[in-house]
Amino acid sequence: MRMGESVEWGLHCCVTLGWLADRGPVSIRRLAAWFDLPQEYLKKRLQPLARAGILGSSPGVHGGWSLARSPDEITVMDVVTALEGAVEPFRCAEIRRRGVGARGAGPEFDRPCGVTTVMRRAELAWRRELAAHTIAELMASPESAERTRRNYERMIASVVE
Amino acid sequence: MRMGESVEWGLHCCVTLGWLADRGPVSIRRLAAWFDLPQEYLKKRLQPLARAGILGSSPGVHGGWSLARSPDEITVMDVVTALEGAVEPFRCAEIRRRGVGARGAGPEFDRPCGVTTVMRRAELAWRRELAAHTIAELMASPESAERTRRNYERMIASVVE
DNA sequence: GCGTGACTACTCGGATAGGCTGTGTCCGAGTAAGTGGGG
DNA sequence: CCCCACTTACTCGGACACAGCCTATCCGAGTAGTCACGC
Repeated sequence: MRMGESVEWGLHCCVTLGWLADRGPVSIRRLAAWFDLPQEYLKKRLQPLARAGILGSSPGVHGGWSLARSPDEITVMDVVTALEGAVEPFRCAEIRRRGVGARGAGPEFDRPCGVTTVMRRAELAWRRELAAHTIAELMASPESAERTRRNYERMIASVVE
Repeated sequence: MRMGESVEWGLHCCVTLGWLADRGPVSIRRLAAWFDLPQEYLKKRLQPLARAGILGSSPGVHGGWSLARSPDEITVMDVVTALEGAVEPFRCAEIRRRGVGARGAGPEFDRPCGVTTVMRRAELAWRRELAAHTIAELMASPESAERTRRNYERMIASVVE
């Protein structure tokens, strides 16, 4: 059980775009070079973030990607949900209702089974933790922000890449 | 992101085997019929539980599966870990160290990045919740236990199946 | 009565196959800014 | 001087290929009870 690698991509892209917000939109080409990621696939994975209203993209010659709302209004949960869909680590197939064991079922089948309940609670704890942290918090490293801006200038300056 | 279906199987099997503990071991054939599951595959998925010391299996004509320790000493986390391996929903690929963005990296790369930290905390909350509940708790439904024992008797009595 | 061997009903572990999902690539279409030529 | 067409650098969305994991099945080997046979 593991979530896709693109969740890490999405979060780091959000943080970086937050740091570079005043530089205008960042093209997918530069973003891919920034993290050394496959450009075409990264583009594909950012699109759901745009649909979710987290990132915005503008076409045209000076177009690119940027945050669509304030970093403190984007939770980590938002990004995960946008990228992984309606996350449900444990999906109950209700096997208790099947086979011989289900015969003579009482009203207990109207309530969710204990297994499901425990899994749901764990899932909720996980979700709550993710919803408690925002992109703004992840941006809170002055050195990293500074270095990012410096590197970005250098990247733009160099004709190659 | 989703965990395998066999986690549900494993947990329900543990609970049922707990209820039927005084009936001796239950053969994989009966267990599969109980939940209407594919017998061969269920067998394969129970084996890791045996290796983890959660279930025990005895060969021979009256052999079968049973709990290897007391139900209140088996946490839901134990079962999940045994079936899914060392669970790590979020695996950090350290993309921040790659590409142009990593140039001029300071000592901040010695510490795990913010993204990883948040994901780890969420993961921990999830794990803690799973570790807080045992098979014994899941067994705590007298009606279900009673119905299970009745159905099991009937199942043994009927020659077919 | 008792030992021995065959039979039966189980488990264990490896080999193999199909399907789904995440990863990755490619291509045509659309859009906005810059550029250059003609009125 | 201004308008329009062209080029350029982007994004959008769909189609497609590949790999890894989960699900599922099959088979040979091992083990423990049971049973019958012969001494």
